[in-house]
Amino acid sequence: MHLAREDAIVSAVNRLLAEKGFEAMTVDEVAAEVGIAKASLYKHFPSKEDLAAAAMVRVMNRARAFLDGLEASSSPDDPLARLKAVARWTMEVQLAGEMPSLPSENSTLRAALTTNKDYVDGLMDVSDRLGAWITAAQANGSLNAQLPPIAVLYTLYARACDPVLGFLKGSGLYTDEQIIEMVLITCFDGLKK
Amino acid sequence: MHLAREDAIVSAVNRLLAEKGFEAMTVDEVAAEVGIAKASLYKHFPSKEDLAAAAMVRVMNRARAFLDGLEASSSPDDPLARLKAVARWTMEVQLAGEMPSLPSENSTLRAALTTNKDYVDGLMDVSDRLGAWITAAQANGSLNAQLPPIAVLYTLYARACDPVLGFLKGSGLYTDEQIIEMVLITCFDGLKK
DNA sequence: GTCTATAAATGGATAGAC
DNA sequence: GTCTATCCATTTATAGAC
Repeated sequence: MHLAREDAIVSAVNRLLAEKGFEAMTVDEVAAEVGIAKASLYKHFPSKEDLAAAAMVRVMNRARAFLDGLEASSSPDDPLARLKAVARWTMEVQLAGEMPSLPSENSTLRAALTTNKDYVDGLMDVSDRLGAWITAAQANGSLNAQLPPIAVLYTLYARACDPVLGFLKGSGLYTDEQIIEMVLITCFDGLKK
Repeated sequence: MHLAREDAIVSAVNRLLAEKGFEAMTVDEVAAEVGIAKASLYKHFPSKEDLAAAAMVRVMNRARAFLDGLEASSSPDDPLARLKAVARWTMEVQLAGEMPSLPSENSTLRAALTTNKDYVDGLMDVSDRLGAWITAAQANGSLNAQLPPIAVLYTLYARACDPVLGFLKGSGLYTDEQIIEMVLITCFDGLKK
């Protein structure tokens, strides 16, 4: 079926983007992982950039769905808890090998993403919702109010692709859960005592 | 002169590694930036990996020289201040466009670096010295002693290439000094109030 | 829509003259 | 050691049969 096939393609792209990034990922690899011919890929997506953009949009939509669930299941009176839950979720996704590494500033993927309405709209939506929680958490005194909200927002985005998770995983000393706990502590409580 | 020329090559490689990473950097670009023919590059360095490794070694040596200066000019009684100074320095280097972005797990550069004695020795030296400061800071109660020292070490390494600096710089809202102050606060004091 | 085969371009590396 | 010219593998993308 058409949609199932496209979903398999996007899943493979998502995994490869997480593993090696856009530049190092080749369309041949994608085709091999999906188990179809490369020419068939191009019947579904017109370019490598569109292929990658589809994967980025899907991750963004997963994030939005997660925010939906949080809004439904958690109290608006504790915005800090929500922000922590989001940070935890992004780390779980990264440790599962499903968080695409972000493209460098001048990547062709960057240009494709900035003109992709689905992606830009999704990013705006996530930023708006997180931004509201950030200002709420600053207002109720649970989050450092001296930091500009945009600095907090960018910090959370950066933690989603923090290489420290991979470093610690590579050490083989800790479980995924222990790694997440440590990084959450450094993120929200800092390194200081 | 030979050494001056090689230094110019390594500087160009360093800048390009910081700007776009190892995979996206091409040897043609390096040659163009230095202003010599590509074949001439290969008289100095046998491969693209060796070219990049030379730049990584130079950055590592800059870091070691900075640690030397810190040991000479600061008090061993305040190891936390030393760690903060190191973090600040790495951020300054990054904002200056001189911090190479780290190669992905399975990059050919990774393999080249692990067999490069100069690089491995330099990394060991830096890790040992930072490790001593970390345990000292935990012992004197200024650093969270619940975090394993290796987690703190990796966190400091990760902050050296933290994309949040580029995000905030791209916003155009803050000076480099303000950006560094904010990221230092989030790193050592955390996001919480 | 899937395939095989191939085009077109790029990029790492080398030959050989000077 | 520098250059021009070239090799050769890889990679993005397409043609055209089924």
